[in-house]
Amino acid sequence: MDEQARIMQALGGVSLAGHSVQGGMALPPPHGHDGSDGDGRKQDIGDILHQIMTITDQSLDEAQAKKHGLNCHRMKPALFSVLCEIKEKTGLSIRGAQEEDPPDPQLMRLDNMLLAEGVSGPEKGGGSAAAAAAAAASGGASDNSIEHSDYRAKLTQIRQIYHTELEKYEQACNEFTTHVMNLLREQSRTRPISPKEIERMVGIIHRKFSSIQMQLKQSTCEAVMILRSRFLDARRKRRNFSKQATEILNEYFYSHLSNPYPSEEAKEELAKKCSITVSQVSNWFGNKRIRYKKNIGKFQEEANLYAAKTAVNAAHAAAAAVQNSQTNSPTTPNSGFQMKDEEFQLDSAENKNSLLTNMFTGSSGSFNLPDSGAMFMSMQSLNGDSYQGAQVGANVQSQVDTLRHVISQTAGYSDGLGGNSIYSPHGLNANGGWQDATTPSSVISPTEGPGSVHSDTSN
DNA sequence: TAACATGATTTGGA
DNA sequence: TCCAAATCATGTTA
Repeated sequence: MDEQARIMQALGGVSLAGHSVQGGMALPPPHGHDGSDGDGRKQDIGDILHQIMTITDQSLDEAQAKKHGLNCHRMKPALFSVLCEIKEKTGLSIRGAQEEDPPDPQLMRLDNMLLAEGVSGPEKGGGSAAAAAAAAASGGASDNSIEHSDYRAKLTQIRQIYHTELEKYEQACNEFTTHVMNLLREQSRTRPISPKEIERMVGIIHRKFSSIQMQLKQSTCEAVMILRSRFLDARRKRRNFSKQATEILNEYFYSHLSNPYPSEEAKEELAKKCSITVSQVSNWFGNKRIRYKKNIGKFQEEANLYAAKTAVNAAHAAAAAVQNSQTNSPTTPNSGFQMKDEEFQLDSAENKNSLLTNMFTGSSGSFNLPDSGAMFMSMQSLNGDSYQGAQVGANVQSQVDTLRHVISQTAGYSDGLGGNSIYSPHGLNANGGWQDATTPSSVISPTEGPGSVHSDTSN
């Protein structure tokens, strides 16, 4: 109590933080000062501060007693506010400068990415853009729905985990902040802690937690990237084209064997017909050209099949054209070209060959194929603008040649090109390249119809 | 399950 | 940018 009395005595008449304090204490000022002059007041404050500082040097009981005495002192709030002010003006001013740092660019990138991937944004349609892009990249038309839903399901899973974890972090952050705030408020009774400082401390805590959140966001981004790369990796999801698509592509290939380089328009048309992308058509032709060239023998039967098929189509078309010209029916110029695959269903190449032989020799009595020139004229007069019609018109000459090879083979005739080739790979030159690969077939071939899609001028 | 078929990718050249 | 060639990776078949 003696100490307390001394402190109270010392505080008497001291002006703190602009407050005029009139000492109400009866005790005389220490060291013989009357408390009226400035030096004396400074001395008083010095004494108080000295006492405060020496608290730590004293025993616990003593210190507790002193602390209690200080707390109970009526001047305590004034002293407290002064200490807070000093603290504010010194140490905290340094921290304050760090507070105004701009938002972390990395965090912004992560946020943007999560938003773009549909993880942090609104749930409806989240990630659909990415999935759609992936679906387009994979090229397939029918199988994508399954892959799409699979992708979305996994993305939803990631999204759920992300939000759960984010909530946990936020909850933990709030709890910790509340705890620290309570603690600081509690301590503010014994040491100078201003509300502003508490606010700052909350900011620091939030920053610490946001760095943890950043790690979470980073992990989520990585997971999305892995998912996306797997989904986009078309190689993993390779699907064979449908039989019909392969037939269409093969038909085009073998009917343009002299120059199997479809133009952009032809590629688009084929892509549309086959329900695949243009790049897939390009891939297919690239692979086909290489593999055909590498092993022509292996593809002979296939070549025969498609050549015969196309030739029969052409023959039917020619017959229809003749009929049309006889009946003078200009209103249906393309009717002869509307051949469907189902119209020619034979079991084997042999059957086709025998049919073709009969057609040419007239042994079946069906009809005699006109010579190629006359046939070309018939085709030209039709001037069909559909892909099929144009294709047939453009390649009648080569198909007739093919048919002659077929007939020759059937009759045991060798065309002198070597080997026992039924279908002559006449498109290949001695260098292993296609004879007219660099020349548009429309230029070198008189059979190319004006409306033909097949131009190959790109080569 | 190995061998083959096939769609996609990579690389280098023109 | 397109193509040839080599290669990869997956699908299909015996």
